[in-house]
Amino acid sequence: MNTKVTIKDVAVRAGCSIATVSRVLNKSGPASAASRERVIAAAGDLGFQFNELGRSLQSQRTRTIGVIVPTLANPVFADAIEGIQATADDSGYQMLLNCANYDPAREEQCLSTLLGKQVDAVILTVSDSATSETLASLRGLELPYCLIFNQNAGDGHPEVGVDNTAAADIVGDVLVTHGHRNVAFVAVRFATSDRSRQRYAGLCQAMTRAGCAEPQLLEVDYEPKNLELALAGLLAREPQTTALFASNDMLALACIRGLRALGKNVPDDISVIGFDGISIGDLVDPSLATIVTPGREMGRQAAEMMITALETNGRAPGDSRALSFTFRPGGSLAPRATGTPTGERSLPRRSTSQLHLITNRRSE
Amino acid sequence: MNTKVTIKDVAVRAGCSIATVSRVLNKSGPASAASRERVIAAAGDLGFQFNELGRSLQSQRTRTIGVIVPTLANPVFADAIEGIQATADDSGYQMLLNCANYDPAREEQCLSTLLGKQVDAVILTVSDSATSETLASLRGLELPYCLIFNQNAGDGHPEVGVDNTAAADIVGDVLVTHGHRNVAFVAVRFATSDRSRQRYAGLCQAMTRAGCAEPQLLEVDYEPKNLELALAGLLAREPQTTALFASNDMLALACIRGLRALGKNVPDDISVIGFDGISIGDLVDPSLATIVTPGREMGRQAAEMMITALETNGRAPGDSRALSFTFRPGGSLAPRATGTPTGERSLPRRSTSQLHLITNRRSE
DNA sequence: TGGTTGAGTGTAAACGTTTCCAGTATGGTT
DNA sequence: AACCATACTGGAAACGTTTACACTCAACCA
Repeated sequence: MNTKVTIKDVAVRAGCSIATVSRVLNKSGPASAASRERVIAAAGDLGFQFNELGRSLQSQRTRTIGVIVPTLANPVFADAIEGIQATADDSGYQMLLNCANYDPAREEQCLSTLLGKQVDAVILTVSDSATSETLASLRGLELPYCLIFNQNAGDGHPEVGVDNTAAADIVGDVLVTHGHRNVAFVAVRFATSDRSRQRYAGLCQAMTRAGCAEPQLLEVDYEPKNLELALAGLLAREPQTTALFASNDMLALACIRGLRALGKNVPDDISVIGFDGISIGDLVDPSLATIVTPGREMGRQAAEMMITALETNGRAPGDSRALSFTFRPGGSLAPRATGTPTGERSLPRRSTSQLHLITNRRSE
Repeated sequence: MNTKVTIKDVAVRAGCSIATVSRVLNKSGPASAASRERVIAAAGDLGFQFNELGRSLQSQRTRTIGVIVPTLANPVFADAIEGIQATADDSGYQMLLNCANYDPAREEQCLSTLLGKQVDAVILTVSDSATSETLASLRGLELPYCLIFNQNAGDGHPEVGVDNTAAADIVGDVLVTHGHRNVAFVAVRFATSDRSRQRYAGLCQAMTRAGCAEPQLLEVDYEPKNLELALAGLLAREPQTTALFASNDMLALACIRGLRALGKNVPDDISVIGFDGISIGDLVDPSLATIVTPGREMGRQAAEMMITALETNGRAPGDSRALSFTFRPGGSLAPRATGTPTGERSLPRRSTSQLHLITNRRSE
């Protein structure tokens, strides 16, 4: 129905030139009341809709923001995407989405496709911001762009994120406060995620500051059997371990399940803390102690930043924004069970959830 | 760097016409070895990349698939999106994503934007397929489109999905087999989700067939306090209720949490079954008994269907595909606790997870 | 040798817009 | 009566491509 009807068809039906149609429909120039009326009627009758390809080609802007994220499987990215989508939408922008699957080569390829489609701006999360070719080429373009989730990417890239190191440092403090002195950091894709590494660094910093042993590093994958084996190995090698810090919430939940399969109780035998603050963490039992990061808000702010850069045409100065995060206590964290032998249940530890929130200062 | 360099710039540098450049770079026509070489060198030096706007305008195809889903917050949609993305990507297609937030008006608006951008096909999930204006207008277009998640949308719309009614019927059977005769269906957005209604219908069908009471219908929202109140109300009104069937997994998890807050134990006091089969359901304790639907696969197949329709140019006959689903047992479902008073723990019910899988026949 | 082939090439039209520019009225001044 | 704004309008160029068509030139064949 509305397909194939162009401005030319409207012009014919309205008995005027395409220039007039354009002026009327865009309110971009003078038109007599009579033509205005005829044009609007004709457009209505025909179900005319602008072909944005022609418009974009001419105007040199597509009102489209390209987005590259590692995956949608982790709800934290889905949150951010929704934030971008909603904000973009409010300003009449569209979103072109690509998942790069934690693969730098795919990241580059995604960027290239997005550029081919002439997106007006790019919002992205890369595996490793320090070595990212994608990021490097983005810097050379005149195109507004912005990292999300990555932080302290270096080179002054515009970014909207939380300070992973500081957040993990707080996790370390919390663990120490709860009496944990032998902890392990569990990560997927440690080698290819700068965020993972920053979190490990923050944890190490806090633990060594407190005079504890350097946390163990355990790299795993999501495959339940493998994860279970890895955890069993860790507990055999380092039996004094009383707490796990997982590089993200999904992994934390998987660890809790794996520990359960090994006959370990969380938090009585071992505590677990996650990172991200996905909403599901609050639904499960034990609820997940974690760092809550504002995923949706990050998307929102990144999109906002891109759009203002585009609308004001003022080159967005790399005005990165560090968003605040929160430590959310949860049933998966308990004080170190001093002397309670594995297998015996200690008293209910619900008291843990009364722990006061620890929030970093809002940088702004 | 690569920005602003057009085929014309390449032509100048290679000392030939743009037609030759196009022919060389697209391998779409003859060219002497010498020009071929010069063109490729020039393109490389300049970092040339095709402007897809010009290409699409001329070729009348954008290699872009528009997608409309209600939300990304439910992982089942995120799965499908990933499936679409991956498949599209393999064939050189892009994805333009919109979230309509369960709002039919937004659905229409999203479609209109997608059409403006000249997408080659549309994949979508609508709130209510029977009354959807969006779907109606799509039918009138010559554009390939396909529903996902919606099934039996009527009017012979192409669709890739599972039979919600049949799946819910199986849930009913399972509940009956476990001795539950008084169950309730808990839904969000019952009025605006045909899938919710189909699931309720399937449950009713199985329960009444077994001579049980018509299941209670409880419409709720995700707000924890509200949900808790609604559940408390239900249990007060219908104290004989021994099982809940939630319209989706996220809601099922929220219900379990709400019940816990009310001092009820799942599954000892009351059983809970979900729908979707999101992976998190398998991580939590108790694990979630649910219908597993192949979200990613639905996305994959829908994308595949669209792409073949486009490539073969053969109008895709409304060849809908009904995908198979599985009932996954889980710790959230136990036989009706006959006589066990609330509060006292009955024996561990781990045996439940030994229940054999119930699968529907794979259609196709 | 004249004709036919065929490979290689460039010109120009087309895709759907926006917008500059130059027209044509119309009306209001001098 | 001649003038000049002013309001409206249409032609045409431009955005970056693809591709039909026409052209040139060499090689081949009768």
